Amino acid sequence: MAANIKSGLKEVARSAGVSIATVSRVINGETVVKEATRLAVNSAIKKLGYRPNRAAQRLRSTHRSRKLIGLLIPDIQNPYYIDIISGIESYASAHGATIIIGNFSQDAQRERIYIDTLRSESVDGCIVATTPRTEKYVEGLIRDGFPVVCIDRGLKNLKSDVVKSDNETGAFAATEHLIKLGHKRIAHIAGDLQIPTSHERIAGYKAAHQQYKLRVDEGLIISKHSNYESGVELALQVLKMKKRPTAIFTGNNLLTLGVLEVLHGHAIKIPQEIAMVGFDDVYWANSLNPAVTAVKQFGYEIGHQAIELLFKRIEEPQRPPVSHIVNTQLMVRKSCGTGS
Amino acid sequence: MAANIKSGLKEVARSAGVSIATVSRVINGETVVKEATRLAVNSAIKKLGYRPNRAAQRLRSTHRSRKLIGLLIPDIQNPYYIDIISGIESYASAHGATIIIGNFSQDAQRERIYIDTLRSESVDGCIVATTPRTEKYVEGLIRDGFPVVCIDRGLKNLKSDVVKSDNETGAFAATEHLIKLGHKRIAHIAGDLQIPTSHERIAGYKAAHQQYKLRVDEGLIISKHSNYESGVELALQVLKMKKRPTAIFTGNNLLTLGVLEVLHGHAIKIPQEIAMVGFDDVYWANSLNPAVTAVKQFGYEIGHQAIELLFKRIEEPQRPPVSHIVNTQLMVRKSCGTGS
DNA sequence: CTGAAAGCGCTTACAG
DNA sequence: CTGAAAGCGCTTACAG
Repeated sequence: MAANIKSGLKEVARSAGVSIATVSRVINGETVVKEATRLAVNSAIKKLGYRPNRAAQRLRSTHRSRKLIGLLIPDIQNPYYIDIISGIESYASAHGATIIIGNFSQDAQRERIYIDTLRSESVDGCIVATTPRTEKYVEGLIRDGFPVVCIDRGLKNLKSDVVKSDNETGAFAATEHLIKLGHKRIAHIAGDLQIPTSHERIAGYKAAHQQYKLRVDEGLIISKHSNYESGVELALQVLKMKKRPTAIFTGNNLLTLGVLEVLHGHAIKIPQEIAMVGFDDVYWANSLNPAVTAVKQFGYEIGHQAIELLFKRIEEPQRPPVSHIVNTQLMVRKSCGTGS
Repeated sequence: MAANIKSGLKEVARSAGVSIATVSRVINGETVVKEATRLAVNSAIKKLGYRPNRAAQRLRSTHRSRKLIGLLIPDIQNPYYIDIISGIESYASAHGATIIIGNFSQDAQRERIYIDTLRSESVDGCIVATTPRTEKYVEGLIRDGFPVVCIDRGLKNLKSDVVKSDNETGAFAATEHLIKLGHKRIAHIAGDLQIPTSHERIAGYKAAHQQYKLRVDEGLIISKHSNYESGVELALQVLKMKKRPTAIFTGNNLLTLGVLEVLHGHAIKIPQEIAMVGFDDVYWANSLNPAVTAVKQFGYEIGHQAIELLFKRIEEPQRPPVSHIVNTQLMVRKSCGTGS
């Protein structure tokens, strides 16, 4: 228990009266080792407070373990990604794995640099929410034998494991909810059009219109970036529309928050003057006033499934890639009113 | 630019017509190398797309570099810590450093395990927001020569660099604001009393009362944990008080959000029926309704300063420890009304 | 079932 | 200014 002065394999071996090879075998749980030997080694390990040097392990071992996992995250300020990270992290920590976090803040160059870093660190695998612009770097990672699981979207030229929400269905449900409440002019403040999920959500929005025989007014679909500032800017744009929409469907968390700032700032009553549904839920949705109706993505679950798939791939690199499409759930609260 | 099949020092050396020692020197920016040699090596590096193996570097080098930084964070779901992580991460990424994240979710055992992991990974240094219960493990880290910077609070038995907010002054300002608005019964929903910052904030709350000759009613200071659920639970408790307070001062982010859920749920008008100030600000404070008045901690700045101090300590391990006390700022918005 | 030895990809005295 | 060689702390065939 007491922290000890640097003790390595050598010290443990000496203390247990075996060779370092045997100690190594015990550490790696090889079953060949005789029970009595194993016990002796383990007690020496405990006695000396020995901790393997992971850099040395990583350098020497021939096959990947599950010790170091790299994360490539577009925006750590987005609560959705925090949920994902939480899901990954709790599973990782329960399995003794460590996480390297690469938050590239939607910056392609930083993303590239992080991919290089993950290589340099010899991570055992990565979980990435990549953007189309850096796709080929992620593909390179896979070609070079790194286990990779994609979040939010797959790759273009390569099959890979992917875990994502059913964006179209989620957006459909949100839009349908508004339509059933009688709304006919529903603005959609979409996320960055460079991001594929934005298009899937737009598709859901349109599909709902078609289903209910409502014409889609393309002028009602506006977008810029996927951040808070764009939410503010685009909400202002909605308010200036000649024929003001009676409802807004926002494409993500940050946009929702930005829109709320504008609506509250203009003292616009929600839902009486404008109803709202947002994509992405937050644990404090009830702290908003009114509590906002939202399409919940199960970020924690997505993260959890992603790392589970990653571990499986590390064990079995040739396993055929799978796609997990996680359902969303419409959380009906107060921002749309309570009935048609 | 194209990703290449594993190229190591050896390949670069061969391509540049020098020894691997020279290549290593170029990589490490040693100034002894002749200009012409350096150029040749660098072009070989670029040509082969060489990336140093960090595990090998870490294993071999005698002094700490700034490549791998460990983070010990109590709760990644708390926006304050996200800000801190952002500040650390952006600085790290700009300096080619990688970050290992250890989110222990307020769990002492997980914190201890993470500390061990950071040792195992041979991190170059750590930034830790530790709890009193695991203090001795962090102290062990320092004794064993790991550069450590503390956030939020220092250590008991050991001097170390520390970066933290001026909690007492911040809490004083929040309370004073309410008092000046005429409030005499101000409840304080404090964070977990095991956490020292909670006490500092309580002290500020009390100091403001004394300054303005108001008796402190200890029954008005309630606490449990520092999370959302406690915010909910304690707000309910406030509502049940025989003589209901006219204002609430919450001890952190999560508590604020929990309290808001309750107040909105009970349709209690803020600030007319109950005024509110929270410790900790969020970038979406204006998305709340009413926009909440809050004591802003400069989390991003704190993170930034912490990693800067850490890098300095790595360079100069014997430098005497310093404390950076970062000012807070009262962000006056709408949750207290607009004047006495 | 266990040990001696080679070697992972680097860095660093030590010579020259 | 540069190279040959030792070695960081491990893992892994290869013998036995």
